[in-house]
Amino acid sequence: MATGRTHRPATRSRGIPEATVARLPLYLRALTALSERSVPTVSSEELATAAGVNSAKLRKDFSYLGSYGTRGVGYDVEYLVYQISRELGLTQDWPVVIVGIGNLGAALANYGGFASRGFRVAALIDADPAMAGKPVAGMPVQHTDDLEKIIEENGVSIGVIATPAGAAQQVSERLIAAGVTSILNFAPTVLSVPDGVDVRKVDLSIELQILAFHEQRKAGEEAAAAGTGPVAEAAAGAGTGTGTGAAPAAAVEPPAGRAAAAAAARKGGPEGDVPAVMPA
Amino acid sequence: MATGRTHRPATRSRGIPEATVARLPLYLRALTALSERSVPTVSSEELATAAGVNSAKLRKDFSYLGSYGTRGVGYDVEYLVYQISRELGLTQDWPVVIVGIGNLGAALANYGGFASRGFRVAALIDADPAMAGKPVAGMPVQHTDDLEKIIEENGVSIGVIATPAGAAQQVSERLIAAGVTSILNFAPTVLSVPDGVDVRKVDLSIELQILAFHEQRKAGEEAAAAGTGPVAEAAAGAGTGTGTGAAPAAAVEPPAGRAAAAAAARKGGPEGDVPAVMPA
DNA sequence: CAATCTTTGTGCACGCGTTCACAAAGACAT
DNA sequence: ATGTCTTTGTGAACGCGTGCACAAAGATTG
Repeated sequence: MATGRTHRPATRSRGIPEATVARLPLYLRALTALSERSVPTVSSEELATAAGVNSAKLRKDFSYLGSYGTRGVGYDVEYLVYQISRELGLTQDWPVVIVGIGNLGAALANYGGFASRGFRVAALIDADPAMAGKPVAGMPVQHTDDLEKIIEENGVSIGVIATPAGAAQQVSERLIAAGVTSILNFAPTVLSVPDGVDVRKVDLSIELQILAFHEQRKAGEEAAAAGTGPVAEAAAGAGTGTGTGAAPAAAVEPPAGRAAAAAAARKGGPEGDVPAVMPA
Repeated sequence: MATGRTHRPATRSRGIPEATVARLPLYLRALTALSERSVPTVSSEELATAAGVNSAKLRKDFSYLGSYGTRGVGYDVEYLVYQISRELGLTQDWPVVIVGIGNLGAALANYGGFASRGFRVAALIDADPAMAGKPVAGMPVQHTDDLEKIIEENGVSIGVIATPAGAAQQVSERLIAAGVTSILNFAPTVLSVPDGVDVRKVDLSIELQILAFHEQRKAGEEAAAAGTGPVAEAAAGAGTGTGTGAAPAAAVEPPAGRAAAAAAARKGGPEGDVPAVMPA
């Protein structure tokens, strides 16, 4: 899950739990696929499988929206697509601006998944004067100076920040001052925003780090299950302060990246008394 | 939150709660910033603010790792950076492959946040023969035919999928068969993978949809607070089945009605066959 | 029309995650 | 050395989310 909630104390928005809201787009995607195959109805079981969730959870989620199913039959695909779209607010047009047209910003500008969901890229904005006027995704990049004007003229309420981390806070402040009340933040920074503004963040590096954690754990378990070898011994020796935590870390040693991994493992050796130098 | 967990029933990985693991990278980022400013120690309060979380939560998170703080003083920045890095497995080298070098894949390849966290892009892979050999981020794109060979030779255990939705499942199967056990999926599809394989997904469109939901809600509340106008009237009139849910949603609903709205929802192009550019 | 079968909608219990609040621990001043 | 002050680490309570299991509802069949 590349998503990260931010602020908003999971406040149950008018009865619909946050967790349910987060799954609605998932259901919608599965339903749209069914709709395209002209499937008239689905059971909660089928749809749940397609969306990758539990069927009981799905039924409970739908129960928050109302009773749109027919017992003994299932759900009408078209009708459900409509209901969820309406609930999510996708039956209206949402103009968005993308600020920071680097590699990622350009990729977002070219992304087809926005338009198909009611989102319209109203403008691309970048601080680099050299970018101004250059076409990206068939649309001229505009300069940051005009940010406020663009927001107001297009009635933009959703902004996407794809700038470097250093610029993100300032950009968010300008966006908010100009009227934006929802921000999707790709910059690796915590944005501080006033109440009433929603921020969701996507941090690619964080997702990878979470995967690395589990990967390391898996490797550690494998090593442990493989019986006692020199590796396991080393792990046991290192485990002093952290208790359970120490073992997997030392036992990781993947069959890959031999030299590099060995060097890394060596540096992390004895519990805690290492310079602890971490590149940013 | 662009992330979505997948599978893995929130199994508390060796004592450390999933929720805590997901926040460790956040703390690490904040700590790294402090480290660069040569700040020697931080209190839980300061660090929590920098990471955008509650200080009690932060302390509890750290308590799962061990007792690394000093009462009355706080935490030693360098030492904590090291401990968290070690816990996350970032003290070793993680070779990753990126499959699908469209706009997003290229953006990921150029993304600096990987290398700085112990992740090394070992190869870029694309199915388009025309892409083969073309340099992206100073690295030649390789053809899908060599996928298995690349995975094995580099000991890759983490794969990033940035292909169109239609290709994602097949790509994941090949990655897994070749030895990959963790996947970061940017394609807008539910991947079905065997036990023991971790999948995390990032769906840009889903994030925007969640923002739209809250945005709509805010607009609805405003309208309601603004007193009764033609809008509020229409909302009241349209509110039939959803109960409380109907009001805000109906306020933005076009006069079109059921058929048109359903058609609009349908318009979203074929789910899977995105222009081979950017999944989501 | 009655019996059967399918599938929804939900009451309930359980577990994870969050937050509060405070005692224990250590630094620092006197 | 003693006292004060700061900040950690955590026990306990609470709330949200999940999953089970089943009654109710409706379709379908004879």
